[in-house]
Amino acid sequence: MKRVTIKDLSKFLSLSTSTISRALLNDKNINPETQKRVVEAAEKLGYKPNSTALNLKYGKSKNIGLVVPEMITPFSSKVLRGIQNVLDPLGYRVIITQSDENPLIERENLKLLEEFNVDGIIINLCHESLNEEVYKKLIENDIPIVFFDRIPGKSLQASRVIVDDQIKASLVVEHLINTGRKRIAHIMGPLTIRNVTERANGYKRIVAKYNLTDPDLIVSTEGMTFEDGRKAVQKLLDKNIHFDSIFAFSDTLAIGAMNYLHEQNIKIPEEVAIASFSGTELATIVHPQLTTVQQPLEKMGEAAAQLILEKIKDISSSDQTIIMETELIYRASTAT
Amino acid sequence: MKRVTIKDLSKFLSLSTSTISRALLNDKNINPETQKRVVEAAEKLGYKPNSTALNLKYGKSKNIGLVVPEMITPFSSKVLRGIQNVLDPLGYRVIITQSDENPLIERENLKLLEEFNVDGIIINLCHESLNEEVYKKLIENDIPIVFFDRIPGKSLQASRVIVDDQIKASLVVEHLINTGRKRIAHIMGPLTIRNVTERANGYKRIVAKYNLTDPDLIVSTEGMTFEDGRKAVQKLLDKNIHFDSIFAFSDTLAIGAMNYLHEQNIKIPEEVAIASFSGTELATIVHPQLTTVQQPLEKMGEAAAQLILEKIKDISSSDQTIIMETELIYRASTAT
DNA sequence: CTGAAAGCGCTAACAA
DNA sequence: TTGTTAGCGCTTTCAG
Repeated sequence: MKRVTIKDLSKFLSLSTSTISRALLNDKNINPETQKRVVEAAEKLGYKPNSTALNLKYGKSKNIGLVVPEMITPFSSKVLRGIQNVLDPLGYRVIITQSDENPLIERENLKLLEEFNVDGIIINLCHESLNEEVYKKLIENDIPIVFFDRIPGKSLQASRVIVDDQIKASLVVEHLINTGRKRIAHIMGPLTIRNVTERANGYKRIVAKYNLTDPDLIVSTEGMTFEDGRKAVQKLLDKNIHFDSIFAFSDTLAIGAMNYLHEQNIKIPEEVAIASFSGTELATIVHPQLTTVQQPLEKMGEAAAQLILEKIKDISSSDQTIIMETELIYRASTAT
Repeated sequence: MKRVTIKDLSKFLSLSTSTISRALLNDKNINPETQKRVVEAAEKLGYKPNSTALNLKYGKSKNIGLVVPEMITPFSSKVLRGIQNVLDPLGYRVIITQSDENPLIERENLKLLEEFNVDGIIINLCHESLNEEVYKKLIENDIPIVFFDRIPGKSLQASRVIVDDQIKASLVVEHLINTGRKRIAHIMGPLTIRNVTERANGYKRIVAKYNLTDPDLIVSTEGMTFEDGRKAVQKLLDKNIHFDSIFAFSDTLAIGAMNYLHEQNIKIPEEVAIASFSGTELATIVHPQLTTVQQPLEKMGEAAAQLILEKIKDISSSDQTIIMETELIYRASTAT
């Protein structure tokens, strides 16, 4: 069964294709009678507009690319949901690619998306600076690009969606202190990720304020996996560095750490309290449930989609940075 | 900066567009000299083929739709990875939609994908039968559709990718018995999902074989969330039904159950062993780690992609059902 | 109010 | 070996 086109309708009704088109588009220059006939015939024959033809006509692909570091945690899927909330009703398709935290794959993905003629790209970086020229070239080629969560350095001209990393990291650490913790370790991610520094700064500010600073308590990880979180606490333990609580950069790192603590029969939160940043479902499926900074992921996706739409409409519209509010959720992992 | 087209190249080199086209396509009827000039000019001016034009030309959208129940667990993203392994190099784009385990949303997604002119659809159902006519209509309209994991009833003519559900469910239960468990509970998902029955049958077969049958030990859940898993054990406990182990339909259900057991201070695996089916990373991030049947998710995605490609190439090619091998992974949750 | 024709970018007969 | 032309499905001037 071949697809029904406007031409088929035109033959069927002995009308020109332009009349059919006008009828279907609710053009004013059309006899209501004719319009009705066309619409009915379209319905009857099962006519569906061919979006490809339209895209060619208007020089758009109506594809938006999304690049994320991973989809193992629900983080990206939540953001995707937000993006689709905005973009689906407008007829945009979202093409998803995963970079696996690997800048080389990210680069490939970007290339792929460019070949796919996407009208814009929404991206969560896996490395702050390594592909900077690639982003620049994209922007030069008038392909709008919006960064969210893990963004590039300030020199890059583009819109961004982020959260109040530093402030909320401070609050988490302050919360740990308020519950009586004095030796607060920080598991930070790799330094090639921007927020890592932001959240670490929040941490440092507060421990300094309370005179609890100890550089030994900060462990940087190689990557962002559960395994990296494990290794981080293991390192602390192996080095015999005493700590009574942990603030981890992400849920993933925190959970990896928790698992190692469990295996060592270290009680959470009695012996070691633990808190993190992200706020995905993951925080609620471990035991004890994880205190974490909840990011409005779906809203972030919506905001990013909105920003990309603005850029698509007018490529020279000014860049915006949207900072979203997060919420600190207290759970059993830091209970007293 | 406007996109460079074949026309621009033709003007630039004073050649016809067809010559340009031929050069770019490595046609045999072309002077190597000319070819070289064209390729160089294309490079220099930054020519990129316009896929939309090609799609229109060939009557394809080169879009494949993917419909999954959720992306909270890594299940679907793993499958997606497999699909993309096959489809990306061929220039296909994958459009992802989530049905949230809601047949109505699934229906909307399908409608959306049809409007998007996808060349084919790969789908993991959220309800065995509710949207059957929709799938049928899609097939009638010559839109190839491949089902994986949760498939529809046999009456539907389409290719499928599944796993050896019943056999492996049996093995899990047998494993529990071998480790000395006698009161094995089964948390099954909603009966509207096909594999639920399959895995339950595997369970029933084995408990019957060992004379351990007790209908009270089977709990069906309303949905597939962590919460549903929680509620299931809670029900058993509230009813004072004694059990020393659990076989859960999925990792999600199992983890929900684990959490409730933890809260009730019931030791895993000492008091209650627990095993499940799925084999995502989720099984390894809880404590104790979960014994589970690992499905070759990436491979399943690849297989599904392959099947859809066959159908795209030849819509009348015969339907296939691929049954993939799974692997039972023993972990601490069922240790003795 | 309706029709004819051009054009979006590209390929593929058909001519030359 | 290269050029001319038609056409994929649709919208949109421009005529009528």
